[in-house]
Amino acid sequence: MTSTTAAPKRRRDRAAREREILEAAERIFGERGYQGTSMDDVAAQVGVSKPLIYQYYGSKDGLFLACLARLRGQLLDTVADAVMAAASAEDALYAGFLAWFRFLDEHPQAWSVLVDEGMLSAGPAAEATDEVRAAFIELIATMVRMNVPADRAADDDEIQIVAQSISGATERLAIWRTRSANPPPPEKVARTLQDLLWQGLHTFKTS
Amino acid sequence: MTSTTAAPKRRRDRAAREREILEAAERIFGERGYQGTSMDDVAAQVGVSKPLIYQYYGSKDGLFLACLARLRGQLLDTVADAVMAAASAEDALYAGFLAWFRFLDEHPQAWSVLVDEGMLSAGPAAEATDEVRAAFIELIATMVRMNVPADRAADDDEIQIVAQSISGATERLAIWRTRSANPPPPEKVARTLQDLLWQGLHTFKTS
DNA sequence: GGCTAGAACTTACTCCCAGTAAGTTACGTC
DNA sequence: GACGTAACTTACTGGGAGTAAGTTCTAGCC
Repeated sequence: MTSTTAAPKRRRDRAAREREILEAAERIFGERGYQGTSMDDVAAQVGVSKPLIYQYYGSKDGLFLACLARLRGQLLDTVADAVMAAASAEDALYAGFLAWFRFLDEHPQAWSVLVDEGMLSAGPAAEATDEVRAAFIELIATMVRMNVPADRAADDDEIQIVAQSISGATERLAIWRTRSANPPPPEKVARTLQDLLWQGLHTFKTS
Repeated sequence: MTSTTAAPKRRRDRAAREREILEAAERIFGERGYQGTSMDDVAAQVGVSKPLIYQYYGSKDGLFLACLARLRGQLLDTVADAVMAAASAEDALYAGFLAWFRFLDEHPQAWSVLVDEGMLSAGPAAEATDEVRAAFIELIATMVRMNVPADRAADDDEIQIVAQSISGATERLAIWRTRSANPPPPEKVARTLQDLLWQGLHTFKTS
């Protein structure tokens, strides 16, 4: 009786199924958060049984991390491109922020997943998460080094402090914007943030 | 057979029991995180049955929030005191940061609980969490207004952006420091952060 | 076409933990 | 001593993560 209309849900090869599962998971995690999503939900959405997902992704954390890694990769690429394309160091700062906030505006469900990473502060998943974040910090640190005048040899601690600060600031701003009724546009946020930081980076103390 | 040594675990009045439960919960949440802690664990630690905790705190989130609120209150008071005691606006910024990082050094398990708040991004607990955070943002916003020159009427969006940025930066720095093998001392972090932000706040763009 | 190997997939569980209903015991008060 | 109530417990339900063991489709060979 599955003859007439509905696609009979044939078997598919592993790669295709994995992709299908990943897309469903991204959507559902994005809508309901990590806690609010059960593996049965995802399985039902894909039209597949739960153990299959376990076979492919190992655990709920594994599935979530797969979503996370993909989205974070996209975001990182977007921001890195914008930074690299900028003409000056000052412009790179603004362009990076702008790309960040625009991406999150355009992929709201992606951001929900990314924010939920706090969920994984315990467990083996935390390491993988930190790796991806470290890539961001590194990008920011590179920008910071571009901004700090050459005659001033900032020590590594200071670079780290600044990079961590910027990472934290952009993350919280992103969260704030999604929760805000009518948040200021990406351009304004990027501009304000750049104004706040540029002077400090530029005229970094020479003690 | 409970006669000789062990205290027979008499009944206690509600207030005392609540305090006892809260202290145990803070410790265990701090050690194992939200996910890693079960209500049975807490109950066993206190030497009491699980339903009693439910009677007093309503839910696991409720218990966690009670820990959170208390710790956050302490932290907020500490920072606010330092800010208010400062002689100048510039000094207030540094003093506030310093108080923040010092408190977290001195109460490491407290910070584990505070960081885990990300855990509560879903559910009714999120609102209560946001309220406490809002108090911080408000404190920072006040400081920001102190720092922005009077002739420059910064609009509310800009104040918010700056306050959110600072809040995010300090939170991420705190997380980074706890995970770092040998993090720079509070004084250095506070100093660097102040250097980064002071110029930007001070010479805020006049467009 | 028929046969077979292995990949894709499912049924039917277990265990753990948040949360609860209903009952029991200690303690202050008259 | 008896009564009322607050402190507390036993013994459960429900739901979701994770799994053992089995079943069906399909590609590739003869």
